[in-house]
This record gives sequence, structure tokens and C-alpha cells, in this order.
Amino acid sequence: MEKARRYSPKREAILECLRSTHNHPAAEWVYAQLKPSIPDLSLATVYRNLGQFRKDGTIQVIGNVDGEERYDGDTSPHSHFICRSCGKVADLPFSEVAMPDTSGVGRTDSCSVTFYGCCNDCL
Amino acid sequence: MEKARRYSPKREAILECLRSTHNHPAAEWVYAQLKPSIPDLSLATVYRNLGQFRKDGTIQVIGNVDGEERYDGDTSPHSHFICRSCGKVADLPFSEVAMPDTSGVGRTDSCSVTFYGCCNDCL
DNA sequence: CTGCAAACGATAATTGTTATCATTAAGAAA
DNA sequence: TTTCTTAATGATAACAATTATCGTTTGCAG
Repeated sequence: MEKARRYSPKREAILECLRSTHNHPAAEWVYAQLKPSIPDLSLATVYRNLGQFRKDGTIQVIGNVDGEERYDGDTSPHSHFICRSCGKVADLPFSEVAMPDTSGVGRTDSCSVTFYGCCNDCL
Repeated sequence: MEKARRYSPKREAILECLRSTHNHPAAEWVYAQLKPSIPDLSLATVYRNLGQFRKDGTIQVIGNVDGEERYDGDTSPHSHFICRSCGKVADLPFSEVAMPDTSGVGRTDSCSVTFYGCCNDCL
């Protein structure tokens, strides 16, 4: 029983942090969030584990917003809204997309729908 | 007659370069392309003018691919295919998207649909 | 206890992009 | 033409997010 340490404590904390927020944070935010409770956490470890999670599909990468890569612990299909003014990223329900014929260019394995605009706080 | 110099020669060359290709280049590519015919062109000028064009909507920004910002001289509505393996960006016809209600998060002014996968050359 | 492999911390290195600043080019006015 | 003013430019330093390096620590199997 209790065989279940699949991840190291720090790795687990990073994943848990991502999954318990909806603000689609950047690496620095995760670091700042965890640093108080894990004083000996290094920023390199955050980047390292985010890269790991990204590689094996545990988390999703939203893209670069204002120079920072943003991550999402929710891998279920949904769209995003990005505020051009403050960089906030919000979830939107999945939008049905007419899938074009991509056989001429390649094999498609995923699709990202992102809406841009100005969030209510910035208006 | 010939009043038509709205842009400086270099600025015009940069825009023309973007418009005459379909590979959605990064700044460095534009620079490398123009450097032979404009030997005294500076990389700073390329970045400067791309930023300018971007700001006033003359060109479109596709996003960050492998750490490089990619640009598109075609501002008509269409989607993109990005190869995860080689970073190639290809045009796809515009995909109709079900526009969700974004009033809860903000005012949407544009939408980007991007397909990811592996291009035919990499397969 | 010993050994091994994975994880980590600290920090140097990398790299795409932006900022700075002195210089040059392009008109407009006189 | 000469002068003035502003925009554009080249060279390069500065910047910032991310990645690589490397010596150390931790977890665990034997």
C-alpha cells in the first residue's frame, strides 16, 4: 500500500499548483506561488518540470503572452480568451471548428482556437 | 506624378518581402533575404519596421514558433497549420468557428484558429 | 552500508527582441 | 542653395525569458 509516489514532492507541487488555478500562469508565477511554502525551490526546477509535463502531455501550453510562455493544467478541449491589454487568459467553452482538409500540408493532430480582445476589467 | 513614396525604400522592401512569400517568416529570415540586395540594411531596422507594421495592422503576427515570432503579410482571414517537427507554417482556408458568448470575460475583436501536426515533408 | 540514477539548486550561457544614441537622409521653408 | 526639422537608420548595448551545465543531494534497491 502507498506505493503512489509517482512524482517527487516538488514536481507534484508544481503540477498541483497548475491544476488548482484558472489563471493560466507563466513559470515565474508558479515559482512565486510555491516559493513561500517551499523555500528551497529553484526556478530551474519549475522550468524543468513544466518542460517535462509539457513533453508528456500532462499539461497544455497556451502560447506566448507578452513574452512569457503560459501553461494550463486543464487538458480538456476548450478555447481561450486573451486580453491584449493586460495579458489575462480566460477559459471559454470548446468552440466547434470546421476542420479543413489538411492532407495537402500535413497530418493535423490538434487545433487551437483563441479569441483576442479586451477583458472586462480593462474596459 | 510619382508622389507615391509613402514608405522609405527599406521599409517598403521589408513589406514587399513579407507579401511576396508564403512561408510566414521570422524577422531573421526577412533580414537574410534582403541583406544581399540591401547591404547596409540593419537587423534593427527589420525589427523596427515589423513592429510598426504590426502596430498599425498592415501585417499579421502568427505567434511564436520555436522561439521566433512569425509574421504574415496576408491579413485576409485564414487559418494556419504549424508543423511541430520543423516549424513550418502553412496557410489553410478560413475555418468557420462557433463564436461563444464572451461577454462574461471581455469584448472579442479577433479570433485565431491554428492547427498543429506534422507536415508532409516531415512525415 | 554501498552504489546508482533521478532530481535538484545555483548560476552561467543562450538567444530573440528592444532600447539607446549618434548619424544620415528627406523634405519644407526661406 | 542653405538652413531647419523630423523621421529613419546602423551599430551595438541592454534586456529578459528560457535552457544548459555541473556539482550536490535524495531516494531507494541490493
